[in-house]
Amino acid sequence: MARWQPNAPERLVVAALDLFAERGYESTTVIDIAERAGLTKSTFFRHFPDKREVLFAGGGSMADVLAEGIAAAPDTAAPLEAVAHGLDAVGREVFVPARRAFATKRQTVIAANPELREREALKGIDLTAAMAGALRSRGVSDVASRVAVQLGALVMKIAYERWTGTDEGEEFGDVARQALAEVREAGALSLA
Amino acid sequence: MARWQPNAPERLVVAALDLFAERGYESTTVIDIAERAGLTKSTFFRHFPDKREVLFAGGGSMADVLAEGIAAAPDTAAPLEAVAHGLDAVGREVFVPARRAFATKRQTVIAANPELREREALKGIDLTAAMAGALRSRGVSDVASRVAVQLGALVMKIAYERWTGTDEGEEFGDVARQALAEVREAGALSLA
DNA sequence: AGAGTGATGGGACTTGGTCTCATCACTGTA
DNA sequence: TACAGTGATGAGACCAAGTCCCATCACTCT
Repeated sequence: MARWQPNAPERLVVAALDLFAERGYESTTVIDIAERAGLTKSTFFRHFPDKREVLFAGGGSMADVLAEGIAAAPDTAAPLEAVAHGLDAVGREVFVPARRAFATKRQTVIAANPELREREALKGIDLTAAMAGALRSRGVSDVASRVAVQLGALVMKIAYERWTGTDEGEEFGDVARQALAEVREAGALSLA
Repeated sequence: MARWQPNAPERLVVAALDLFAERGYESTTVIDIAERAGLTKSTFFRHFPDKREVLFAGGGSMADVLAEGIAAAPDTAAPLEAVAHGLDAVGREVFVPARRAFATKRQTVIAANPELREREALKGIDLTAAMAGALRSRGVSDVASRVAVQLGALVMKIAYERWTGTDEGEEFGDVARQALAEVREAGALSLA
C-alpha cells in the first residue's frame, strides 16, 4: 500500500481532460480539477507549472524520441528520409494504439480553446527546433535542415489529424508514411 | 486639441516595449506600462485583450495583406510563386524600412520570454492558415497548399530574422527573394 | 445652457500562480 | 517499541492578470 493514492499526475490529467470536455477549459478552475482528482490546488501546481501544461506534460519525451530516431537513421538517408525515420520511432513509442482514444479527446479539447492552441503551437515550434538540431548533427546545412523539418512537421501534423480522426485502428507509422508520400509529391510540384 | 492625449494604443505599445527591454516581461506589470503611458490599467485592457497582445496588435492586418497578395498573383503562378507574391506585398506594406528598428527591438524582447514566444507561435499558425486558405481559393489542393505555405512560412521567418538582424538598410522584399531561392534549392535536394 | 457622447479612471471581484509552513503516513534504525 | 527522517500533501497568505460596473470628465451638438 502506498502512503497516498498513486499516480497523482495521471489522475490530474484525466480529471482535467474530462472537465475540459464537459464544461470547457475556461469554465474549469484548477481547484475543480484538483478536487475531482481528490487533491488540492497546491498539489496541482506541484506537478504542473501551469493550467495548460496538464495536457502537454510528457511532450518533452516525444522530442527526444524524434531526435533519437533521426540520429539513428542510416548515414545514407536524405534529410527528409531521416525525419521519416524519426516519425517511425514516434509511431512505435509514443503514438501507440492504446493512446489513440485519449489523443483524440485531447485534440478536440485543444482545438476548442485559444490558450491551449497557443501552448500547442509553442510545443510544435520547440519540436521542429529539436528536429532541426538532430539533422544538423548529421551534417545537414542549416537551411536544408529547416526545410526538411518544416515538411516533416507537416507530415506529422497531417498524420496526427488522420490518426486521431478515424475510427480505424490504423497504425500511426502507416498513416505517416502515406502522408509523407503525399507531401513529397505536392512538394515536387510546388518547387517546379 | 484632442480631449485626451492622442494615440493611446501606440503610447502603450511603446511604453510596454521599452519596459520589457529594460526590466524584462515578467518584471513588468500592466500597471507599470499604463503609468508610463500616462494611463491606467483599465484603459490598457480596453485597448488590448491581454498583456502579451500589446506586442502583437496589428498582426491581423498582415494576414490580410498576405492573403490579398496571394490572391492577386497571376493565375499562371505556381503555389510557391503565389506565396512569394504575398511576401512582396508584405515587404511593401508592412515590413517597411521605417519599422525595422522597432521590429528588431520587439523581436529581441519576444525571443527572451516564453509567454511571448508562445503568442508568436500562435500568430504564426494563424498566418499559415490564412495563407493556405488564400491558396485553396486559387484552386490549389489541400495538401499542396499546406506544403507551399509551410515553405513560404519558412522563407518569411528566415527573411525576417535576417531583416531584423542586420544593420544594413536592405529591403525586406529583396531579403525574402534571396531566402526563397535558398529554400527552393534546399527543398529540391531534400525531396530527391 | 444643457443634454449627449466617448474615452478614461476607480475599485471590487475572480482566478492563475507563487511561496511558506504545517501535517501526515510511512521508513529505517536503535 | 520508540523516534527521527523523508517525501508528498494540505492550508492559507499573497501578488498580478483579467473582468465588470459605474463614475467622471472633456468636448460636441442643438
